[in-house]
Amino acid sequence: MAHEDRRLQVLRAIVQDYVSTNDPVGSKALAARYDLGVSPATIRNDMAVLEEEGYITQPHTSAGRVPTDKGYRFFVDRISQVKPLSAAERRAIERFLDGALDLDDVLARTVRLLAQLTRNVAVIQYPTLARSAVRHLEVVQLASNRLLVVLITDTGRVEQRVVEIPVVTDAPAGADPVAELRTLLNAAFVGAKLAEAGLKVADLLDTAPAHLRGLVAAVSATLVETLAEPGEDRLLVGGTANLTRGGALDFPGTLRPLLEALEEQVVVLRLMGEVAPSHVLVSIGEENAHEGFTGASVVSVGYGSAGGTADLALGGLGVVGPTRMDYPGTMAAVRAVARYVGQLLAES
Amino acid sequence: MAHEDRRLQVLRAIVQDYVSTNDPVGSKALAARYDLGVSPATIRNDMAVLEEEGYITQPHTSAGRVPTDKGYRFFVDRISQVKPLSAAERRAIERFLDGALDLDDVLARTVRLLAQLTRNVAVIQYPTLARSAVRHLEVVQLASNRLLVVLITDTGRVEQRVVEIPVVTDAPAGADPVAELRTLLNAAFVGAKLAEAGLKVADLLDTAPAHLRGLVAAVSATLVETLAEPGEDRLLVGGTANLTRGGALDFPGTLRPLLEALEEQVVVLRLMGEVAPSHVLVSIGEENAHEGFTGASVVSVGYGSAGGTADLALGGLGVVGPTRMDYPGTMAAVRAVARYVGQLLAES
DNA sequence: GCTGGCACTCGGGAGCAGTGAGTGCCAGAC
DNA sequence: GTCTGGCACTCACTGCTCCCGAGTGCCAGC
Repeated sequence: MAHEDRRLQVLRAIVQDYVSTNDPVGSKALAARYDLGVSPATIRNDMAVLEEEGYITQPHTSAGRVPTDKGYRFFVDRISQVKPLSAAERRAIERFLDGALDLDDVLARTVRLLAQLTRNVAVIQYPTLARSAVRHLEVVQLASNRLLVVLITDTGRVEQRVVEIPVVTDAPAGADPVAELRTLLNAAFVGAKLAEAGLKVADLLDTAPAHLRGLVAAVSATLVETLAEPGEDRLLVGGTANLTRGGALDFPGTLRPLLEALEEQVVVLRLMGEVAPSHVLVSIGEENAHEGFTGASVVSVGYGSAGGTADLALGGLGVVGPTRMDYPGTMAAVRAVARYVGQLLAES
Repeated sequence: MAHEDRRLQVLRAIVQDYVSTNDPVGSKALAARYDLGVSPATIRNDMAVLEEEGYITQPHTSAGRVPTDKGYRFFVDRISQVKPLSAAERRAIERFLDGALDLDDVLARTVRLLAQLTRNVAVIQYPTLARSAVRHLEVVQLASNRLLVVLITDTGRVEQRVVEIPVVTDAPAGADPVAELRTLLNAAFVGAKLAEAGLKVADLLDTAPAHLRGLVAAVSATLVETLAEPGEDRLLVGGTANLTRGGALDFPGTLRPLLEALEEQVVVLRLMGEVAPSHVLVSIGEENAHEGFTGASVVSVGYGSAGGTADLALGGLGVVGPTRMDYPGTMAAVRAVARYVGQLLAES
C-alpha cells in the first residue's frame, strides 16, 4: 500500500532527525524539514501507528517521538541507505595508517583513527593467535630454571612467556640445550597454524632426544596453554572522551557502567563475538546482554583474510556509541577501516 | 604561638572533613566533629585568617569553607600524617601481583590494583628502554628487504621493529647473513645498557665484515632511533570509571578534557616527569600545567632500582584523582605498590 | 484518505516566600 | 590579649504556583 510505504519514510525521517538534533521530533518539524508531501496531521496518524507497533515512543506526553531500539533495528536492517565515505575520510584513513612501525603501532593508530572518524569509542582486538601461523620461536635463558619464550607470528604479533623448567642434568658435555631446543622448536612449528600446534606437540615429544624431553614438555605446555585461552586476547580501546559528547544526554544513568565494561575487556570481546570480515554486525541497546551496554550500540566487523573463501577473521574491531548514533556513517567507517587494516597486515 | 598552631589543626580538620564528606565545612560542624577544644566562634576567627591567607575559600556566602589548591599543598607538605596501609591492603597487593605471567601482565595487574586501592585512575609507565640492559636481540627475515628485529631487555620488556634493509649481494656463497648478523649484534650489545648502545654502534660498524656493513648500519640506525624517543614510552591507564564517582561534583566542567588528556599519553608522561623511587611527587590542581588537569591532582612515584644509590627509576606510576582526594592514603598506596613492583621486576 | 481546527496534556521556566546553615562582628568574661 | 555567646545578616536551596508552548489525539469536512 502507498501509506505503508510512507510510514517507513516517516520512521526514517524520525531516526535521521533525532540522530542529528538530539531532540524528540514532532510532526510539524518533520513536515517542515522532510519533503513527505503530506500535512502534519497525516504524519501524526502515521506516528500513532508506528508507536502502536513499538518503533517509536514518547518520552512524555506533549513531547515529540524518539525511536526505540526496535525502531533503530528496523532502520538499520531495512531502510537505511549506505553512506559512502567522503574523499577526505578516505584520505584520512590512508594518511593515518601509512607509516606504522609495527603491529602495536598499527592497532594503536587504527583505534585513534576510528574514534576520530566516528566520534565515538573505538575498540580493536589483537589478531587471534590461534589463526596465525608461527614465523619464529625464540628461546632465551633467564636463569638455570627459567626460560623466556618469545613467539612471533606472521601477523607481526609478538607474545612472550616465562617458563619454569627442570634443570637439565643429563646433557652431553659441551652441548647447549637451549640452542638445541630453539632449533627443534623452530623446525617443528614454523609455518604451522597455531591452532594445529597442539597436534605437533605430541610428535615432538616422541622424537626429541631424551635429554631435551623435560624442556620440550615444559615449553610446549606453556604454548598450548597460551593458545587455549581465547579470552586472553587483548583489546585496545580509544576515544572514551567521546562518551561525554552531548553531556549526560546520551547515557541516561551515568556512564560508569559503560566505562567499567570497557575496562573489563572480556565483556567487549564477547559482544563482538563471532565477527566475520564479510559483514558488519550491529547490536543495539537492549540487544547487548551486558547491563553497561543497554544504552549503547556496538558496530563491529572482523578484519583480516580479506576476500578469502574461508571467512575467518584475525580479529574484530568496532565502535561503541549511544543508540542514537549515525548508523550508516559508522558502518561505512568501520567497514572501510577494517578492510584497510586487513590489507596492511597481509602485506607485512 | 599557641593559636598559630591551632589554626593548622583547623586547616587539617577542614581538609579531612571535606575529603570525606564532600560538603563545604562550617565552623559548627568542625567544633562538633573534631576535638579542637574551642568554640565555633573561635574557629570562625581562625577560618577568617586562613581565608585571608588563601588556604581556604567559600563557594558562596552562607556556605562552609573548602580548601584551595594552596590549602591542599600546605596540607600535603606540612600537616598530613602518614597513613600506614592496612593489613588487608598489604595482602591485596601481594595476592594481586603474585603469579603474573610476564611484563605486560605485571603492569596490567598493577594498574588494576592501584585503581582499586585508591578508587581513582591509575597510570603506569613501561620501564624505560634507555635504563634497561639488553638481554637478547633476535633477528628474523620477513622478506628479502625486510627484517624484524626483536629486542628483549632485562626488565622483560620486548620491543619489535621492522627494518628495511639493502639486499645483500656480496655475501660469500653458502653464508647466512641474517644468522651472522644475529651473532654479531648479540656479541656487541648483550649486557650493555641501552643508553650506551649508541657508542657501541660505531665500533661495530668498523669491525663488521664488509658484506654485513649495510645490514648493521640499517639495524643500528633503527635501534638508536627507538631509544632516542623518550616520549615514545608507553603508558597503561586503568580505572577511568572511578572518575564518575561523586557524579559531576568532583570535576566541575565535564571530565572530557581529562579523559582526552589521559589518552594523550604524552601529557601524562610529562606530568609524571622526573619521578624518582625515593619520594612521592604530588601535583595539585592548577600546578598541573595541562588544562585538563586543573581540577585534578596527580600522585606519582618512580619504581625500580629499589634502594640503589643511583636514584634512577625504570619508570613511573601514579594516580590521578580530584584535588579533593585522600592524599595520605593515596601516597601510601602508591609508594607501597611501587616498591612491590620494583622488587618483582628485579627478581625476574 | 487527507486536512484544518480545536481542546487537552504536561514538562519546564519564571517568580516568590520560607528555611536554615553559615558568617561577621561586637561586647563582655576569663 | 584571647575566647565566647549573642545577634543580625546573607544567600543558596526548596517547594510552591503560575504560565507558556510544543505537541498530541480526535473530529468534522473536503
